[in-house]
Amino acid sequence: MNKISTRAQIIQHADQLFYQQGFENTSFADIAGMVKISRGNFYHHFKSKDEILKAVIELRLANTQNMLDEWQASTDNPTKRIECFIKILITNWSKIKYYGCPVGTLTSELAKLNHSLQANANELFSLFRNWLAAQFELMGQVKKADAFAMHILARSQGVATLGNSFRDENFVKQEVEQMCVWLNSLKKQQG
Amino acid sequence: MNKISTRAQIIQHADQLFYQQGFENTSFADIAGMVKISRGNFYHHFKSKDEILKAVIELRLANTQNMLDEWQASTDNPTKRIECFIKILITNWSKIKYYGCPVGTLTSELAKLNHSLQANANELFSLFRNWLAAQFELMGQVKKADAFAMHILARSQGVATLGNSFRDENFVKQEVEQMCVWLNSLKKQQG
DNA sequence: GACTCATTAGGACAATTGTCCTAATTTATT
DNA sequence: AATAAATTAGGACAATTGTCCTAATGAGTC
Repeated sequence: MNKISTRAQIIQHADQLFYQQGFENTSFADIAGMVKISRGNFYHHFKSKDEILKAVIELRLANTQNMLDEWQASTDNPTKRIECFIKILITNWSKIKYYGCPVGTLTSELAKLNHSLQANANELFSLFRNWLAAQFELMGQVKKADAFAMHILARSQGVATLGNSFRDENFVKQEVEQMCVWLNSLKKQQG
Repeated sequence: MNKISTRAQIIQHADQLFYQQGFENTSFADIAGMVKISRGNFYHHFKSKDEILKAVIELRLANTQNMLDEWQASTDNPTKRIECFIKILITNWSKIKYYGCPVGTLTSELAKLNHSLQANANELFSLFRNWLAAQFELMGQVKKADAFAMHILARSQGVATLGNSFRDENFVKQEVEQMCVWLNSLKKQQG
């Protein structure tokens, strides 16, 4: 049987809804409506809404890790790998346009809620951060690797937020281009 | 009498609460508790929660404009003016650390709510954008003025988001320093 | 076919939400 | 002091929230 388990379906749809509507603004009723189960059935799979969020974050962590692994396998060139990261702004533009960055908007929301799972959500950022830093190290930028990783992460984040607000694809493309220029200028600097 | 009107108090406290807890997550009860009035009293001053949000955005627009005017008056040097903007990340760090950027987090939240006041909130970004562009023009960067304005806006935004997530003041300071370096390199380029 | 366990539906529950109404009180005007 | 207007408190209202309980249904095993 290829049927996806109810639990997996809940997580999947919650993931989507948390991204599109925000965590606090998504109710059990919303998720139940998507999965097409009764509201009472939830508590057989999850003890609380926070547990669903926890599972959603874990799903995102796994999906992110998979994406990073794919980029890792796609080429031996660390510069090209980092370009893969930068270009998700364009790849995922149709969603970012309306809902922003899934990582940044979640961590920001949880910060305001002072939610107990803030640290879990931040792990999503750390995953990118550490992977990017590893690539910069491979580029020979050992000392500045982490600072460069944070730099690229921050710029991408800002472009996602502004892109979302102004819904301006050209702006996103320009900034992506500039980030790639900056990245490649590093390569030349150190031969 | 120096007593602030109830209406003004509501707006003031709502402004603060919307920033610290988010708009959706702030209830009438929360605001009423701060202003110390009964919940029923609200509807004499505002017809709905959205009207409060509208007033809060207007307050923020006015406050932002005042800040820009002060920067404008503080020096004739457009580069130094832009530095004032960049450095609010440090000036307001104690708040950004916990609640992020008041503009970016609001526009992101309203985008997810698909709220009717999205455009009003975006005006806050536009205020900065246009002011920054005007400064870049004064620096002689007429053609790239708007793109540079968006660039600085985006980088600041990203630094605020990442700074908020990782609560890392040194990272913020470094990025601010780099933005200033970038800014001053522009000046030299064109004499 | 009988039995066990997992899954599900449906609804109860108290708390909270934004909204609205009415009556009391304060303030201002004459 | 008398009157009108602005402001306030308190609570009603239906709807929705996350949580939890119980009974029915399902599937799989012996």
